[in-house]
Amino acid sequence: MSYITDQILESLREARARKGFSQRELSARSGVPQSHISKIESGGVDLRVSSLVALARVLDLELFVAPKKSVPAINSIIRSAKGHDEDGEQVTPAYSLDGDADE
Amino acid sequence: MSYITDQILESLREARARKGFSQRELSARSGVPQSHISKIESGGVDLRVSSLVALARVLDLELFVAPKKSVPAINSIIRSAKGHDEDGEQVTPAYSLDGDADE
DNA sequence: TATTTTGATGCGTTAAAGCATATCAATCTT
DNA sequence: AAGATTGATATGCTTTAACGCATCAAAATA
Repeated sequence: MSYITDQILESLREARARKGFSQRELSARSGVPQSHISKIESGGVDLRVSSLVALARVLDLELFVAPKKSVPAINSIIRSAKGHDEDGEQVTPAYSLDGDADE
Repeated sequence: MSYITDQILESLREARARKGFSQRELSARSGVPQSHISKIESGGVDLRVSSLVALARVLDLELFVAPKKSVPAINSIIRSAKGHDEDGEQVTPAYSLDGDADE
């Protein structure tokens, strides 16, 4: 099935959707090829950490490790952060951007 | 230099040290070859998520993706969890175990 | 010293990364 | 309506680097 954690995969998919990015746009911003993003979101890829970090960064997410015992507390924080639609999620529309990738 | 996040790399090194595992022992428990662990901790490897998850699991760590804005709160949780030396970190000694890896 | 245990290195294999292209669904255009 | 065009995701293929094996040298132990 999927090599990647469900929590992570879900977060990636959901964050991209919330930002209204297409795979191509996320690709342009992160430097990760669109073809990869497709494979990654399909779940059948054991991606490398650098790819994950690159995607996360663009999606305003951060990757980290935490002690198992503090997982519940962390989850509740994440959950509550989700509810608060604090500031706009929708970023600058789409426009034609291309080519460039790396930060 | 290192592809992996400093936070993650540090956590891995520190967790292994705290448990008193050698690279070989961590290898036996996680299924990740010792040679990899060496390369990973040296920091010059862009490892795959599955490897990271396997290592984290054995070290009682969990891999996460969280919204950037909730990072400070999460860090404070992790910090406080560290202080509480709740139960023993030092696990069952060493012994010779091998083979097994995946969950 | 010999032995054991540690972390590092070399190298072949395999799958991710990256490129181009295909497919598919809407929306214009004639 | 058919055909073209645009924007989305998926698929094939080549290249590259992680993986995993064996092996190594150094440090600790007896």
